Amino acid sequence: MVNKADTPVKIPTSKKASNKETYHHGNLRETLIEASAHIIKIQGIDALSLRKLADQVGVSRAAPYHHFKDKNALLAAVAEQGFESLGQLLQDVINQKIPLLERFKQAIKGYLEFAAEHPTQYDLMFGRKLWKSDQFDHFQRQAKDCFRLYVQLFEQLIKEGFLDKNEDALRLSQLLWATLHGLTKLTEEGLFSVANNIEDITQYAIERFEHSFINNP
Amino acid sequence: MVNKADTPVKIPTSKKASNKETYHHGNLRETLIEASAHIIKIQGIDALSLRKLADQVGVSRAAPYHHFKDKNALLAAVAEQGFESLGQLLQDVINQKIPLLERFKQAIKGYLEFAAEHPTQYDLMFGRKLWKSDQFDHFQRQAKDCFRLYVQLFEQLIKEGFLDKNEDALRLSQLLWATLHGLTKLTEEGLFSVANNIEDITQYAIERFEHSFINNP
DNA sequence: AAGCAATCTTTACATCGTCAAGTTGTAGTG
DNA sequence: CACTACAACTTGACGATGTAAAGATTGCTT
Repeated sequence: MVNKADTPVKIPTSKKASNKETYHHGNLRETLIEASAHIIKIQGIDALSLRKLADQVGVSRAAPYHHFKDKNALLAAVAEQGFESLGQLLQDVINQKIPLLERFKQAIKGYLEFAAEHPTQYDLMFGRKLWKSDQFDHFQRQAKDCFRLYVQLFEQLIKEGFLDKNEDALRLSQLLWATLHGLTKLTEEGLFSVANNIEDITQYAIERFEHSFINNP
Repeated sequence: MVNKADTPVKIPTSKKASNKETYHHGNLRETLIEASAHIIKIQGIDALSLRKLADQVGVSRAAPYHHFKDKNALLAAVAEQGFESLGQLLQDVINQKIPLLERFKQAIKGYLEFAAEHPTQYDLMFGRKLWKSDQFDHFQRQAKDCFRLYVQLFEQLIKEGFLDKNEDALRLSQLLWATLHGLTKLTEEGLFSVANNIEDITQYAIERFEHSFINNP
């Protein structure tokens, strides 16, 4: 509904080409990723066409194919960047010097907020067929690193007695992640007609997790 | 991508014009929906092109536009059919004469199994922009009817004392649905490298829900 | 300086969604 | 029954898209 940025659709920074028109762009690959991410954020995934992208960046239509096998590969790169951001965010949360339980809650809140703030990029990170393909190793590793942070969190919760010893950290992580993912997608798509305020839902989810996962202290 | 296969899309026997080649197809609308669902199931969503579809059904490429505003409208119709199936399934589960808690569990199991058995159609039911658009009233109503069944289930659980009186059936439904949705999508996309056996995950999810939602019997 | 590989361009093609205008069958009115 | 209006369908065309092939330009390595 609300455009995240008031910035017009104009694509900025064709930095190198701005002052000097070189045959070789210089760092086309990164420029493509950035421009793609920008377009996707502002106009949505469907609005991204390789031709327009090439135009806006200032290269020919075929140029991107020297850096990405096909459109999907480009999308995977953008998605990978998303997982990097998310991973960094979670890492920061976990490294805070606050009680474990608080870190747990903030890891939940952080995830949901990230997804709410970058809906189109989040869409890209999941939901495309980027996952089953075996040609995106790097992308997948980046994503699983993210997941592992939650597993570690649960392992700590078990170790410190917030959860029973016989609980399965991996399974719990899967379930938690699934819930966060589901909440994100269903909310984003407007399926929750009532109380689709993301903050409320986040708050409720956190309370629920605490109530259902954690032994009372 | 080349071999979309001449797999004969079975054209359902319409009461009229089953074998006869008429200028007017007779019930093109339904035929299109069924053929689309078939193609989507077998070859995936991306393989569905209106032109090929028209070919296989035996009409010209523009014919579908007399029954659907655009491709999205067709997809919405297919998705709606999916929600009908799911709703029927859940309805049947709920109408069974078995203990309430058992119905609850089977409603969970049924959802996950439905999604696992019809992955591409499930993809269609969510994940397309079918939801935010205001032109698919009927589709959305069908879907929300589905959701309401879960709310009713939770209301009963509260009433019969399996849940505290002050629990919020709607919120719980949202959370449950989100979890089921997340499990479905993440599993389907192969994100759970470990133990991605759908039966195991289903079983674990059910146990978890029982443990976390339900007062001890 | 020479050459080779990386990078970029031009051209071309097949496919797709969709519209406009025309054609054919059907239903309903008199 | 004839006629008309409408619904269902067809043909043809347009613009957009992803991407393959082959040629041009540059810069790095030796």
